[in-house]
Amino acid sequence: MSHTLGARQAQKQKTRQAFLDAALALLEEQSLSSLGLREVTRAVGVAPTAFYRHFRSIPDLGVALVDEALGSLHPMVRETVSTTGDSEERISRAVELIAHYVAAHPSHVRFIARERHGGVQPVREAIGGQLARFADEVRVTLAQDPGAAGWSDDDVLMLARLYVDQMLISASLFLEALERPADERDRVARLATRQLRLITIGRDHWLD
Amino acid sequence: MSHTLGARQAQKQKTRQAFLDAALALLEEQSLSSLGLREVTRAVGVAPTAFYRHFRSIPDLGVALVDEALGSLHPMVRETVSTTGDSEERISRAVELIAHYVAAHPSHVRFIARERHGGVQPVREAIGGQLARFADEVRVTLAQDPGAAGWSDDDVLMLARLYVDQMLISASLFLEALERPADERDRVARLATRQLRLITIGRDHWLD
DNA sequence: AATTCCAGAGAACAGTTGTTAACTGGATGA
DNA sequence: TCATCCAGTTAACAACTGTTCTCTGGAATT
Repeated sequence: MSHTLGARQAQKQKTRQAFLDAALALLEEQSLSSLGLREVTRAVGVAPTAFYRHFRSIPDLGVALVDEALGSLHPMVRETVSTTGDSEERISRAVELIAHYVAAHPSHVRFIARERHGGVQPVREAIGGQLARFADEVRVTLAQDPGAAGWSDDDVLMLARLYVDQMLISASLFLEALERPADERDRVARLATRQLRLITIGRDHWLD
Repeated sequence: MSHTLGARQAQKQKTRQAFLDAALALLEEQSLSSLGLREVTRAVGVAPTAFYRHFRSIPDLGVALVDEALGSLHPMVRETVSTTGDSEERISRAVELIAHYVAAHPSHVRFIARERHGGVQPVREAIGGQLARFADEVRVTLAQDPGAAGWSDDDVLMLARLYVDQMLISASLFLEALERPADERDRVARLATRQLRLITIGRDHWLD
């Protein structure tokens, strides 16, 4: 088992994290395809060549950022969508999860929204892969719900994708509302709630 | 009235269009915030300084591209969403509109998807403004529909935004499917159709 | 026919970029 | 204790960037 790392490895991970943090901060106001290697090392306070000790390239760093941003979110999503509670309760759980995550990690959310369709292929693919995982996790959870009786597998996945996409749209709206008066955030929360509610109503009558 | 332009103005507009075309082609594989002025002029085949005769800056060119990509789409959307035909008919009209537009102007669609959350503020704002216009146009059309009786204005706008966002998601999926076997495009079309159908079912039972 | 206008060219500027190679010095393991 | 390792440094490279000022030659105006 991996016990406590030597002082050597510990320092390396610390520097690596500094790279990720600095890059994320710089990406608040530009996109990954314009982020320079020297720009990042300058922000960290190390020599340009130190970069290569941690990442092969800027796209490589971007992929690491995708994991940092979305990797820890899977258990939270599974728990939030789980079948405990009625649908209205699950909707408000979901909206609150998004609101809190955006408030706690705004620059990660911005990064994902920006690079999902951004100019760097490996990063687009990493994000696409993570979102597909989310959709599949939601699909599995939905399939366990008694309301999914009589649904085709394909339709359950269709619904799961709809939910996931809706989450992302709401996250992006919360992000825009972050640097604005608090009542703006409430409006976004109410909008997101009603949209999820409408989708859920459509789900309830899908088999009519 | 603006009659036929002199040979002078005509040539200028031609060069301007060459800038827009070249930029759009370059933006297939990078994002606007990394697009260089010299890169564009090199692709057009003119001196770097010629750029300033047409645009103040690269973001300025980006805003022009937003208008080119979305400006002509408003009448089409209005016609497609209009209240003629039953809802199933309107859904297939909408899906076909998107499929055709993506097939006819793939790089414009890619540009919008990429820069909607991209690193260049004026361009983000221009896209946001156009999307808000679409949502409002859909809202007005929906409000005319008898099915909207008893709906609050806010809820109609909520639904309109849901439709517009859904259009964009579908457009992005069509784009990914473009360079793939034809049956992939059919799958996207069927997915988009079913998602719109589910939303419409939710709409029909909203007031229950 | 003479004058004004202006899209585009040309040259030069100080800064920036990614990548290479060879190095230093403290932690690591024998 | 001594040899090895390796995160980070230093120096140098050719190539590129946006922006300035000055100039040119054909179209537009008088």
